[in-house]
Amino acid sequence: MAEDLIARIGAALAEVSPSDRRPIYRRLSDLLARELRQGPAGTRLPSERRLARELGISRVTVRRALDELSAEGLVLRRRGARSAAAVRLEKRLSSLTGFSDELRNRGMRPGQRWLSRQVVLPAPSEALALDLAPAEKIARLERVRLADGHPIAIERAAVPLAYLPDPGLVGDSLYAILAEGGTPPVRGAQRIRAGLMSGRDAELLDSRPGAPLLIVERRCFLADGRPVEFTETRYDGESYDFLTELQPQNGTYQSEMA
Amino acid sequence: MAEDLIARIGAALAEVSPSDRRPIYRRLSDLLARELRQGPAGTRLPSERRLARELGISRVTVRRALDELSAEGLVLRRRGARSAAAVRLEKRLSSLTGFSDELRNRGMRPGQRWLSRQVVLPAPSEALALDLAPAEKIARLERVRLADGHPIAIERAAVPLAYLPDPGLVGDSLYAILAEGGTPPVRGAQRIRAGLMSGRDAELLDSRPGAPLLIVERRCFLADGRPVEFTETRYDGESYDFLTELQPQNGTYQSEMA
DNA sequence: AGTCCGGCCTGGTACATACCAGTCCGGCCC
DNA sequence: GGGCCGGACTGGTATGTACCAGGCCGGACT
Repeated sequence: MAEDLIARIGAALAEVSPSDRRPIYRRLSDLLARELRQGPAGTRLPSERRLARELGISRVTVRRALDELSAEGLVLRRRGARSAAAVRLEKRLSSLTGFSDELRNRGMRPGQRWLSRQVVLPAPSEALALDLAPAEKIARLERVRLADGHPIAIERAAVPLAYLPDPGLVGDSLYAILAEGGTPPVRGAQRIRAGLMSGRDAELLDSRPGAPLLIVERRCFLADGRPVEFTETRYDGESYDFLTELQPQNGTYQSEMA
Repeated sequence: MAEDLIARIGAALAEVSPSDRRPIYRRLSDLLARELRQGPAGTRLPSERRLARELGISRVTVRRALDELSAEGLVLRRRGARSAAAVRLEKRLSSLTGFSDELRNRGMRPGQRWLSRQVVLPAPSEALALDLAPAEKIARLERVRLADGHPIAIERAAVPLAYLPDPGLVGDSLYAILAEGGTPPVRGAQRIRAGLMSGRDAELLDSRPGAPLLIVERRCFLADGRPVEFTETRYDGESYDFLTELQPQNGTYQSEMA
């Protein structure tokens, strides 16, 4: 068991490509993550000292890799006992994978249908969210998100024109365009609430007025704190949900039931 | 500025109480967190080397503290430039504060009304979620959560009897009881979806049938992976929402719009 | 005044060492 | 067989050092 794992990881570490800029600890944590995902929960890892010795790296570097895995919830660590594969949990809501990747993870085919991509005056909520000067225009992108050809969400994104002068340029990914323009979002915040479908919602989502909605408002920021995007997404509540994991904090479990 | 900050932190580190079991890095990160929360976003911290020198600790320890702050989204770090206070974001959904604390943060008074606390046979979903043997009973706790005296959520928790032999013992906090019994949950997962109120929901929540609900299912685990709790909470969708932040990962921003 | 470059400062990675707190397991005793 | 204890092993904390990649700022030059 442990011999096989160490041999596989050692071989993978030894044949790293020159274009791979990941530090050792990142490479090790990625390799260990793959192993952990393929094995049963509860599997014990080799000790830190053994990994360090047999892989020819420092124990501190091994610990750094395990710190990453622990932060991602993939290992459970306890002083005096070897680290073990954690019970496997779903992806964290706070680090949502791309919408398309998320659907693929669920075995579905992603798609989209553009409703509009235009330069407009902002709605009051958009102006407020984006800290806009009076009469400042925005790029607004509206589309229906599909899963296996079925509509599951209506998405409306607003971006200041300074960052997206031509909304027509956006293909699949707004973020790719923003990154190319040198203004990648680095942080964001979301509000999740429940609502009921309007007539328009129902029409676009092939549902009925009054059906449940999950409404997500998202605001994203540049590295210097300026808001770069404000998006509202209305998910068909009968077709979609969010999964998230709960992390211990400061050795104490924080919970709704405190 | 930096002199004041270093003096305050140095003084606080020097007068630590013997009962304080936190390691140095944790103490430093807690102290820095408090400073960062009280100052404007964008404020620059002293360099790692200066903090280490003037506080009389190792730079590696300083880095460890800053790693924690970075993971919590309180600082932005960039090679070659001093770390800065990040734009302040709301609490992470993945580390929900206690329900009561959350309400207090919103300036509301928390409360509750017990519907039942009893030993029962589990519903199929509960049996599945808790990996129960056939005919194994559970403790089930059902209550309405109040904010300023108004009902906002219906909560139904199921716990295997092995961990909670007497549900009547639960006052405000199920988790406190579990911790006292030596079986504290250390991890969990949640599913968030939208729904519509039933007649019973509407009656308990002073609303109307068909009104929107935010439904949260939570499953929590012991350190060894055994499930210890399965809870469904039905929030009045017109009174409550979730706030969450988005984190960069691996230097690349993950997003729904990828 | 504007631009460029070099030096210094900054954060990031990796290594090594020492020591402490906790866990596990085998051996011994009842 | 069961319980206890000690030793070996484990993870956790803290320190120090070396070096690299990137950013900032002041001085020189145009």
